Amino acid sequence: MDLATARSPVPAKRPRGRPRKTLGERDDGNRRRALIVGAAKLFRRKGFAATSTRDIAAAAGMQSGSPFYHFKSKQALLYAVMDEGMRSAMERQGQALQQAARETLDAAGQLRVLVRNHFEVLLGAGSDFIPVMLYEARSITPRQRASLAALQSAYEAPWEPVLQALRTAGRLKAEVKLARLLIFGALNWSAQWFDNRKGATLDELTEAALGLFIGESP
Amino acid sequence: MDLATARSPVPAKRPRGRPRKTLGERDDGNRRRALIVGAAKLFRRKGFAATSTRDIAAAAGMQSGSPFYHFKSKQALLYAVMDEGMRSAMERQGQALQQAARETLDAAGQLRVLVRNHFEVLLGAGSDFIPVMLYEARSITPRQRASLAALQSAYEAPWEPVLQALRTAGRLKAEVKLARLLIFGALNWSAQWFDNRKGATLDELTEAALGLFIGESP
DNA sequence: CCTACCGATCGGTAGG
DNA sequence: CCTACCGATCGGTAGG
Repeated sequence: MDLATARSPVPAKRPRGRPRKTLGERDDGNRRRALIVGAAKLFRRKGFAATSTRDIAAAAGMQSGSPFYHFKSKQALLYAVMDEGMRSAMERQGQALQQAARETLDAAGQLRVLVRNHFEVLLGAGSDFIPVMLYEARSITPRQRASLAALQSAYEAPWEPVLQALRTAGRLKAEVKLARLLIFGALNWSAQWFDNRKGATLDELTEAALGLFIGESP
Repeated sequence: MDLATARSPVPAKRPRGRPRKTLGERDDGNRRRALIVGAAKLFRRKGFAATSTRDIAAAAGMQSGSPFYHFKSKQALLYAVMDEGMRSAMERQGQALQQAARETLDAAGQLRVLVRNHFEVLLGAGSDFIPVMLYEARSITPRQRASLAALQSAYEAPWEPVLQALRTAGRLKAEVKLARLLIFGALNWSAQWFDNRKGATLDELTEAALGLFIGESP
């Protein structure tokens, strides 16, 4: 019989660790979320391999072993960042497309919406998730990579008919498949050089891209 | 007086370590070069932080401490890879431009030469150097980064008048500065998805890019 | 260039 | 979630 049992007449079932806030507001989710957000920022700035789990713990105000209470490995944390990033990007894109549908835009207008939203996802405030997903893909397992590839396909799916329509209309002067790869390259690379504090705005960037790809001027 | 001195009547001056090949052919340069080539391959596949100096030593057939005979640090080795990559790319580009000058191409033809050469540098056989330079920039010091930025500026310089001419001629429908950034993005990103063993050839890629950027068909 | 080694750091775990 | 810890690995060095 140990001390705890001896002192307490209450049967058992007392939760371990720090007590939970009794009224909803699950602190649990907040802590897990803090790890994901902190990890995303660090992974983006220093890269996955150069970021220690101790760095991540500190960013979330935890001790060095604590991230492993929420994630079974450093890699699982990376995957969580990427997965959340992709789901959030798809959510945003879905809403942008719904808005566009109400305005019955032509193909060029639809491409503008897609490009603008992609820049937002990539370069907007607090968006480290997608850059991490784009630049740290080699650090996850093939299985994880396959899962994310499925999400990416779903994300890119709405672009296909738009590019196809522009190609048919003679506005896009390159094979659709290669054009899509080159276009995403042009957009994704902006995460390397874009600086929020100086230079062009996202609107200007969008217009430059539309001009470059399909000769569309605002 | 130690054993070596006691045994040898020869004054001193005997070189340490493995004897050099007496007739030119400095083995030295070969070993150093083997380290650079092996490091480039590993840095590209696994990333700088995830590559150990032991991996690199093994790739060059050396023991774990030996890379530090040739380079003072792992970071110095990374910088050597990047620096050599940039110089080689500039050399290639210079020759491509000389060839183009003999043919008196128009601006579109000059852009084709530049794009084609860039794909070659990026995706051609044994070209790990430039991808490493593009994707591992955060792992070098600010001073090293500044040196490489100067080389990059020199590399990009010949593109400027070509793009400017196309802009003036109404072939390029985006501001030159942003267009350049977007174009390099489209090209550079190909290092992420291009597969030599399947899909398009570098020629097809070049034509797709020319079509996309300035509506030029072969 | 090899041998032998060092101090530091890292991902992860047991137990509470 | 913290405390205390472990085994492995890593960049780098002294001396030859």
